[in-house]
Amino acid sequence: MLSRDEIDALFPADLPEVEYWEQHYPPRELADGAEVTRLGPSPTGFIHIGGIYAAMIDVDRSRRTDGVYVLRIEDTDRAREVEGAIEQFERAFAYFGVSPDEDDVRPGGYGPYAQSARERIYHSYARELMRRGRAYPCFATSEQLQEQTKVQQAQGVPSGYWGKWAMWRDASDDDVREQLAAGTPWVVRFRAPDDAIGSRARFVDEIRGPLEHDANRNDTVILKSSATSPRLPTYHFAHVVDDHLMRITLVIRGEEWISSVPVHLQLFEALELPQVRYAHIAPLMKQIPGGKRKLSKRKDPEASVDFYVGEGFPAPAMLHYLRGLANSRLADMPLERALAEPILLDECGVAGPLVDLAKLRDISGDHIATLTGEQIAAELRTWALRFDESLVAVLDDNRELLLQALAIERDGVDNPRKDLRTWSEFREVYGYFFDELFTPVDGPADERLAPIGLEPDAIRTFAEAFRAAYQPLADSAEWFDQLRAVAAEHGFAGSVKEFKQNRDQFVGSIREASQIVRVALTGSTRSPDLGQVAAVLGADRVLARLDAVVGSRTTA
RNA sequence: GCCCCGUUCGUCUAGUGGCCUAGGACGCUGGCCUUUCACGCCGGUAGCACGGGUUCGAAUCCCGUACGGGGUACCA
Repeated sequence: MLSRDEIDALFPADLPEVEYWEQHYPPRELADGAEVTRLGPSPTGFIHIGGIYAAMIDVDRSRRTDGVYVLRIEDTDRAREVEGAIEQFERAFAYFGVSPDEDDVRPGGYGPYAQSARERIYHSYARELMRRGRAYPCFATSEQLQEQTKVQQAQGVPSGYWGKWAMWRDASDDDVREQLAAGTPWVVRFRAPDDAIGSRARFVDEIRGPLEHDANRNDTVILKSSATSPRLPTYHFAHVVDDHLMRITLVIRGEEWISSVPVHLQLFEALELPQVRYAHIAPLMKQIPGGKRKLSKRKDPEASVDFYVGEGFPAPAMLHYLRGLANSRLADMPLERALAEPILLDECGVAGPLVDLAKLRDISGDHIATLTGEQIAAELRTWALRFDESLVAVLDDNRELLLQALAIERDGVDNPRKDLRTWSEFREVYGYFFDELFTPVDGPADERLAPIGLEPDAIRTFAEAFRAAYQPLADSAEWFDQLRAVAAEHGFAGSVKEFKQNRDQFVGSIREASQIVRVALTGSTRSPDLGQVAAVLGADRVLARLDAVVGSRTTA
C-alpha cells in the first residue's frame, strides 16, 4: 500500500478532509420520523413517466412526515448528457405538482445539487478510503478487462474484478509508482471485504421486506478515470456519499438497483457511515406482442411525460392514476380523496404494472366531468397556449359561445356527460360550435353521413324538408317535436321499436332522422342534446348547415 | 452461465390457511332509462402459470419447473 503522502499527492493539496464535509452538511433538524427523500434523474433526454411516478412517492413520503424532498441531478456520465434536460425536468415536475423542496434553484444548504459540481466532495471520501486501504488505484485498460471477461466466461467463473482477477488489488507499491510516474490513466477501485466471497448480504426493503443477495465480491470502480477535472464518481459511490451528506433517510428507486445494494452497504460500512433505508419500486411496463417490457424511452412515446402533457391529460387525473398504480386502495377512491390519502410503501405492488391508457382516459374523463365550464375553459386555454396556438384565438374570440357550449348537459345536471377526456380532444368533441373549426358536410353523400345507413336521396329529402319547416325554438322538447313532425311526414317511424316491427313501411326511425340533423349540425354521430346544440349554434348556423346537406342543388 | 426480483380475469388489482363455487375497477358486451347522442342504472364475459408436497382444508405455506423482468459496466 502506498504511503499516506503518496496517496495525498494524487489529490489537490487543498482538498478538505471528510470531517469538513460532515460539518458543512450537518444532520438536519427535523422531527422524529421525518423522511428525507430524493430523486436522482440523469439529464439524458426527456423525463420518463416513471420519474414522475417515483417523484410522486418521494413527495408523498416527505410531506406526510414533515420531511424534505430533494432533487439531485445525476450527471456523472457526461457522454450521455442532453442540452436543456434540466429545464424540462423543472417544467414537468411543476405540471404534476412534484417540484422539489431543495435543488439548485431552491438551495437548502446541502448543495450543490448536481453531481458534476460535487467533485471535491467525492475526492475527499475516495482519498479517505485509499488512506484506510479500502480503495486503490487500478491501471487496467478496457481492452484488458474485456479480454479477462472473455476468459472468465470461457472458464465458467463469475465475471468481474475479483479474487485473482483483480490484477491491481494487491499490486506492489513499485508497480503502482511506476504506472503513476508514467502517467497511465487510472481509476479508483473499492477493495471489497476479504470475506465477501461466498458470504451473503441481508437487508430489509421497505416495500419487499427482507431480501438476500450474494455479497459483492467485485472491486467496483468508485472514481472514473480522467486526466483532467472533473474526475467523476460512479453511481455507487455518488449515491453513498451524496445520500449521506444530504442526510437522506429513505431512498426510493427502481428495482434494477436491488442487485447493487450489497456493494452500497459495503461502501457505507467502509466509510463508517450510517445506512439509508431502501424502497425499490417496480418499473412501469408496456404491453408488447407476447408479453410486456419496461417502458422504453427510445421506443415508446407514452414513456415520455411530454406525451401526457401534450395530449392534455389533466395533472390531477394523471396523479390519481399513478397513485392507484402505487396503492390500489387509492384507485377505488374519488380523485380528491385519492390525492389526499397517503401512499403506503408496504402496499406498493412488486410486479411492474402495464401503463393502461384506456384506464387513464377513463379517469381523466371522470375528472373533467367534475369541472365547471369556466374551469374547463381556463385549463383548456392554458394547454392550447403551449400545444395548439391557433385554438387559443378561436377560444378567445368566442368566449360566450364556448361557455354556452360547455354548459350543455353540464351545468345543473346530476351526471354531466363524459365526452371530453383530454384537452387535445376538444377540437374533435366541441369543434363544431365554432365556424373556424367546423367543415360543413359536402352534400348528402358526405362520408360523415354514411354511418346512418340511408341513401343520399333520402337524406337530402329529409334535410330539405326539415330546413323548410325549421323554427328556432328555445325549449328543447318543443324543438325536438318539430323534428318528430317532419320525420313522421317523411316516412320515419316515431320510435326505433316501431321501425323494427315494420321495416318495410318506413324509411327509417326517429333515430335516423335525428342523426341526419346531428351530423349536419356537428359532423358527428355523437353530440349532446340536439335542441340545446341548435340553441347555442343559433338559427343562422343551423340553416346554413342544413343547406350543406342538401347540397349545391338548393343552395340557400 | 451465475445471482436477484416477480407471476390472480385482456389490463390494474383485492386476497397473508377455512369468510373464495376468488371480490372490485377499466375494457368488451347484453339490457333498462330515453323523442335523438351521451350520462346514469342493472346484468354478462373472463383469472389463482405448471407440477409436486405440507394440511382435515391452499390463491394463500414449502420444493421444483416454466415464463417475464433486472443485475453481472470507468450507464444510471
